Amino acid sequence: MLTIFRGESTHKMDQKGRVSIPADYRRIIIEENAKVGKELDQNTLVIVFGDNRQSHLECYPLTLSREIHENIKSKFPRGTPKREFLDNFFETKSIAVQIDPNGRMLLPQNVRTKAELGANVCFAGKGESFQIWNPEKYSQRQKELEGMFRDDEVISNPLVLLE
Amino acid sequence: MLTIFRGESTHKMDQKGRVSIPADYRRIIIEENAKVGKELDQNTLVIVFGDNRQSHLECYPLTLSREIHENIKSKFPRGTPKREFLDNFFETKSIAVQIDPNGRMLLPQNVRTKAELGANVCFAGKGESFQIWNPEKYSQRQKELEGMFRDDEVISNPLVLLE
DNA sequence: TTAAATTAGTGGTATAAAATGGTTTGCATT
DNA sequence: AATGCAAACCATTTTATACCACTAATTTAA
Repeated sequence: MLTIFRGESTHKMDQKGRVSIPADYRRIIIEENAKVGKELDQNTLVIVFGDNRQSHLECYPLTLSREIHENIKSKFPRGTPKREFLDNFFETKSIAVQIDPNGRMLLPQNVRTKAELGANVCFAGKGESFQIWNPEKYSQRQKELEGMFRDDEVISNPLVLLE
Repeated sequence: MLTIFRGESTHKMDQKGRVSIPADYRRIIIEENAKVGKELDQNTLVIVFGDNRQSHLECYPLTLSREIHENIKSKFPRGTPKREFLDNFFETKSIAVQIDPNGRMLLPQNVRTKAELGANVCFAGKGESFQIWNPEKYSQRQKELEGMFRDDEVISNPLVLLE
């Protein structure tokens, strides 16, 4: 099975911070988690809200979050600046949340505030992870992305970038 | 399993020095301690307050505190300067505290004074350990961390640091 | 190709757990 | 006996989780 997060969609978030996770994302998360976790962790996903350079949430299954964690531990000794920076970004500025029986997750207040989320949120599949955005911020970001590589060359099809 | 301390939160500390430990941290501590300790030690955590170069508390389950201890013993013979320094930092300047039935711990006066803790304290998950901060000091530190690696290169996503 | 069944998304309420404040008890030390 | 502190106990508020219900869309089966 291709465990690739795809597509974009908009969901409601209620006043308590509950949001439905797109059903196909849920399936991927659970399938990925089965590779690594215990029974208890099957419904877990990790959300990195990061620092002020990012205005969206980055969401991972446990496999990828663990890969990042192991990477940090093995490459940067405790106490070094990069280690502290990365631990802070990926661990302090993150949370683990559960998928509830209805397929929703609960975003805590501080995370909602940080990502400026209101009644509607956008999901965007990014292959091995997916993102959650404030709708306006998401449109802005899309415009930025569309503007990229315009000047380098005339791109009629982005596949040329793969050459 | 997800024995990774994540996230940041603020808790109240009362006049006696009692602080609730975030529930997910408690679960991790107890699970980790089960790997090594006796029944009696299950609710124990180690708090390193260190010397005056650090203004926060570093908190470990018994597994990590033991790992650090073994490391010091095996690498540095008794009587050497490094051994004395490390013993002092990690053992003299530390305490072991218990998690009470309500999920709180009691921070002794000298530790509170050392870390400049008042009515509110910040918790910050750091993967294999977590930290406790005076809120103002914590904000300062966050600013420092966010400023790091800005100049090295344009980092839109800290994941590039893992390359 | 229509009717029934399932799944996805959403809203509300009830329950359990977490955080915290206060009081009391026990045990040392003076 | 009086003091200081830590441990245990109890109560309240807040927050997270579980549970149930409804609608719309999609799939399955007759």
